[in-house]
Amino acid sequence: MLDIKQIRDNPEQVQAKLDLRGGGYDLKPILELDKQQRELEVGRSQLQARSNEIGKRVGQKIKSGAKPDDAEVLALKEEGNQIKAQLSDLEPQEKEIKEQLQALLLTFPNLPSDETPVGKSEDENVEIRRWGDEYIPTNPDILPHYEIGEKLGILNFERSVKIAQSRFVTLLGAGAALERALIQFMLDRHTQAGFVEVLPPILINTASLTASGQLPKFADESFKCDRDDLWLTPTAEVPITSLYRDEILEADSLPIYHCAYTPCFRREAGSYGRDTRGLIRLHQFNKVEMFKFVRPETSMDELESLTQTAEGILQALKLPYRVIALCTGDLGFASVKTYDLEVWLPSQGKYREISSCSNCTDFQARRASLRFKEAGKKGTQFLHTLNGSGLAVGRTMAAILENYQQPDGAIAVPEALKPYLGRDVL
RNA sequence: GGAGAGGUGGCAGAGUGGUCGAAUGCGCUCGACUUGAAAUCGAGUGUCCCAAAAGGACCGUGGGUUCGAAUCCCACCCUCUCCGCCA
Repeated sequence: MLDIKQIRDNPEQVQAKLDLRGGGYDLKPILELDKQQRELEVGRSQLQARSNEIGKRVGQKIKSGAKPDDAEVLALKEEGNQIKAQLSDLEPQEKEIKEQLQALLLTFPNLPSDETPVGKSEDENVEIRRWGDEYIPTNPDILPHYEIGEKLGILNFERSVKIAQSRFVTLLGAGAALERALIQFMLDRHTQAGFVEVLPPILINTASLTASGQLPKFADESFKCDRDDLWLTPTAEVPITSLYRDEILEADSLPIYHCAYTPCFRREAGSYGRDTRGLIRLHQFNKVEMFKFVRPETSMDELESLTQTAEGILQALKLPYRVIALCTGDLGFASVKTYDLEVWLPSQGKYREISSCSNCTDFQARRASLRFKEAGKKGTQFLHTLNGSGLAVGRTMAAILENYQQPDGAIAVPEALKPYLGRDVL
């Protein structure tokens, strides 16, 4: 959530940043509601002050022996009743305005950082660096991962339709083992890098989805359990953001690093024709996520190191990739700056997203009321949150099935995974 | 799913109509004493809105009664315990 004070004090500046995203965000209704709300508040709190005063006076009179039907007491009561009548008119108005303002604020995205390249769409994202060109396979006959996977009997899409529907996969034998090995490998790397593993609930409530920014705008993207206030998590980012929701943390406890393996569930509404085959776009997939709660002044540096940690996984697996900076038009709702990692997929002849690392600054912290307190100092501050995939497991598997494909159709096991799988070849 | 208990500040826990944003204890901060520490004693110590003062809001949430509600009434949510079912 944006800071209403910032909007109030620098409306043009904030509007200019929003315009960089596109999407036609207009601050005027917010400014108008804010103005109304503050005017109503002034009137209301003055009345309330007088009402409190009267309450006190009546109490004093009665304590000091006045009868409840004493003329003076009756007059005060009468005034109290009048104020109450006025308040019962003002209060609902103010409440209504406040709710409208809040609801509107929740639909506004975070402001892009000055470091984020300006652009309208993903076409204007900027490549920052590439790694692992030497590992790009030269064999021209590489089968798509879903074909080789089905041939080896380790992936099955057709039968998954029977169990669920399209965009689901069942892993069998070495496929299941590889997925599990990847998860274990990634978590081991992250915990060694200082991330504390969490295994959170994956059914999560509306408040949690609102806190991280998925709601109210992107309800269509998540699966909902209709009878309960529970949704299937679209990413571990959501439960982890709410891990410390409504808490005031000690400054000493920061930074807090967490990593988590969870299945992720996405409805993929509006992507009907895209990536219909294979592991790239499924309703259910596994992901290992990294998450940081940090002091505000460190968050940009933390984003760099978060990205490097994610890159470390790809490097350890010797998978060729590139890092791109998302432009303002392609930036996620909660983020001010995002690096995507894209892995090389030989069958498609292009790089595909496998991780997304974002600095959400105080945007989620505001929604989730995540604050910290400096020992000895007065007041509290919102902390900053960052999240990054480390990595999307299914897409990693796809990349391995293609980049490690041998001319005879076998899949070599990446050196780093051999201890986890106990075999050299799939 | 059935029955019961309960939701108050960082924690424990009092408060059942007025001067209560809230006793007390613990914790924490500062100070005194001490060579230092412990113990002891003294002072302080919630969050939010408002530029700030003044003022206002907050005792699970939302309504109601009243001049006045943490306290009374209604509805809802959540947590805990027991029983049932279950991995």
